[in-house]
Amino acid sequence: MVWSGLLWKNMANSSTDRRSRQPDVTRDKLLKAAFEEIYRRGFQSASLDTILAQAGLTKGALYHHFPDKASLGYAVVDEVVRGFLLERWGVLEPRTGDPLTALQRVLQRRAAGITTREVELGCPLNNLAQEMSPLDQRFRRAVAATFDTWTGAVAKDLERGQAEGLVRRDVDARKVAGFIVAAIEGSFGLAKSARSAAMLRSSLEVLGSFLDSLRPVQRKSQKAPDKPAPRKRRV
Amino acid sequence: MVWSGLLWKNMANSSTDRRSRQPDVTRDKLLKAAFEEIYRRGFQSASLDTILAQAGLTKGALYHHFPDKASLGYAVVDEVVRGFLLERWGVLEPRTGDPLTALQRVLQRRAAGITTREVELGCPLNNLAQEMSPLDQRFRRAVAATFDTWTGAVAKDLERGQAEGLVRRDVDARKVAGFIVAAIEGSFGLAKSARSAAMLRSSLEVLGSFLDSLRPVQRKSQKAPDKPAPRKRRV
DNA sequence: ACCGTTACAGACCGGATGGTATGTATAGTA
DNA sequence: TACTATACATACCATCCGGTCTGTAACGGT
Repeated sequence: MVWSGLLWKNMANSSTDRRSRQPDVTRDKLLKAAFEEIYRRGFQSASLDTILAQAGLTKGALYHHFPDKASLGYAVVDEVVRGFLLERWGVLEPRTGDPLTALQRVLQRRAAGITTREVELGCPLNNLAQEMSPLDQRFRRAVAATFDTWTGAVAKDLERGQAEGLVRRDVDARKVAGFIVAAIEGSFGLAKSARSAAMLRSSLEVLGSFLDSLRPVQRKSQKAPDKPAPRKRRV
Repeated sequence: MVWSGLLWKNMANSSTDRRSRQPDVTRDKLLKAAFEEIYRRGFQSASLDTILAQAGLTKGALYHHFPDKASLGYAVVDEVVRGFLLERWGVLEPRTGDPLTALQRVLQRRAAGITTREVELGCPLNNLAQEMSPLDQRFRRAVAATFDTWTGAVAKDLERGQAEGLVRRDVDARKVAGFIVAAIEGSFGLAKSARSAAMLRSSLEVLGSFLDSLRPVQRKSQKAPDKPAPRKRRV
């Protein structure tokens, strides 16, 4: 049986098929496998041989797509971890309505959907931040850029909330945004050390109550706002 | 010139003196050098040769005092990092008076005394927690035990504050204590990634204002407490 | 059909690393 | 003083790891 090249090009052939070559698919395999290994062992201890074995590829493929191990790591941050994180924390979602309530919903959603794997391995971005920041400037910048995107989005939300009277105006939105992200990452970090999903949930819960403290105070002799009064939640 | 063994035993001889042997001093040198190298590069990437070179010792000394690299790491956590951290965060200090104000003072003291090195390298305990928790159970337990000591002390403070009417009684002291420590570590982590002492200070500042929100609410028609009313601080 | 380029496979290499084996001087003890 | 255990120093080893080099089959253009 003879297959024309044109037909092959349009086929979504299986990964076990060695007869055709798809550079972008190969690259994706490398990135996925590298992310896994880095997530598990850290970047420095991540073994290229392990990555290649899991990807079903060899050194030739790796060093065709990336000049060295570090560049593979940068690509993992930019093309895998970044999207992973921003998606998971709702940064990419449309932002409307009460930002504090929206943030609390995201926290609750994440607290509810925590996996054992996530508790044990922590946040992949934070892992890389702590390991690589002092050792590699490009790594640090790539990681910090993602954190900036995240905190920037939260800050924007808070500022919008302030403009709409949903957030106290006497708070510095950017400082608070940085604190919120720091508290989230810290909560994951402590929970990872304790190997406790319960600790993670309780910390995120306290963070949620902190968000309530950012709501405007109810003035006595004043018209009630369109939003219901902030419920006092047990911290 | 002849020295008696007794005299030698009671002398604090200099580190350059090779004629006498002091096992505990040697062990301390190993621990100090190991802490430095681990703090800079992480445990897995810490080189024993580098540690020994900095300590002015050799493999023989190392493997006489420790069975393997991992055990050296455990000892560093238990005998160096733990004390370092508990001292730096005032866990070992006598605990009296208003716990929230005391905590805020510690935060301010740490925020004011931050060094460039600390911003770049972060918290040594948190570094080890993030790197080693998934890889080595003994490491994880040693680190988690120190975090527990810390959060436990904070929780005790908060509970005492609650008993004395200085802290709101509707908060879960242990959950809040965990959150506080998590927020501190997260703040150091984010600042390390951003390489920004300013970010660290602002995050700790927001944390300080969060502590204010834990103070009891002032009832209108009631006698004022002996402590001054909580000042509303700009978050 | 031919040919240059692309996309890998696979063998190989130098260096670094954790760990071991052995040697040796010192300290304690009888 | 003689002996034994301690406290190291030094040379050495096996392994792993990042990276290179070469070979080769598939693809695209002419």
